[in-house]
Amino acid sequence: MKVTRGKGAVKKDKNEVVKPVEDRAAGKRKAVLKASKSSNKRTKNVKSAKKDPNKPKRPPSAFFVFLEEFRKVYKQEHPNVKAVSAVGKAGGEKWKSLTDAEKAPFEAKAAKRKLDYEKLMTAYNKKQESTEDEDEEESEKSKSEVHDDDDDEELEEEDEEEDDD
DNA sequence: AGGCTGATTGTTCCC
DNA sequence: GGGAACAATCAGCCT
Repeated sequence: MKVTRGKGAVKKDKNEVVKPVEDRAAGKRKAVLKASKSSNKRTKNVKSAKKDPNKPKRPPSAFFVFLEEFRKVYKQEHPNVKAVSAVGKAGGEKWKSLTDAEKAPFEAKAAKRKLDYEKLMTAYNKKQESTEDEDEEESEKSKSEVHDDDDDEELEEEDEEEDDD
């Protein structure tokens, strides 16, 4: 079955626009539609389309970092609201309401996550070369790629408190 | 019983 | 350079 099942949740039935947000229409895609499963456009080879065991997930953008915190607050003030879309809309509006200075701490954190993500991607891309040579053999499982965790991975909390200029 | 959907924006990746 | 996809969330609805 396709991921694009006939879910009834989708309101594509009619032009039932909940709220005509002009901004949203600008870059609005037809939902996220997880076509990556079937139509792997990002994947050059169908062969590579297979699952990526160590494919690093993308770090949360500044908006997401803000959203995580926003969700907590939103739920406290709106415990009845369980719709994720509600928080998304509310968060989106609030996000735009924030100024660069307010978004700064969120962007800073997002930047940190990105740096870490780049490292993961480097290792990931590197692995891709290895796997590329190999057909589809998941030899990595045979190999003990279990890197010791003794490294200092707790480098978080490097919060540079933005002092007033 | 499990899996995908929605909605937000940003960021990232592949071609 | 651009376009398309995906990142969290969580209850709800469908297969």
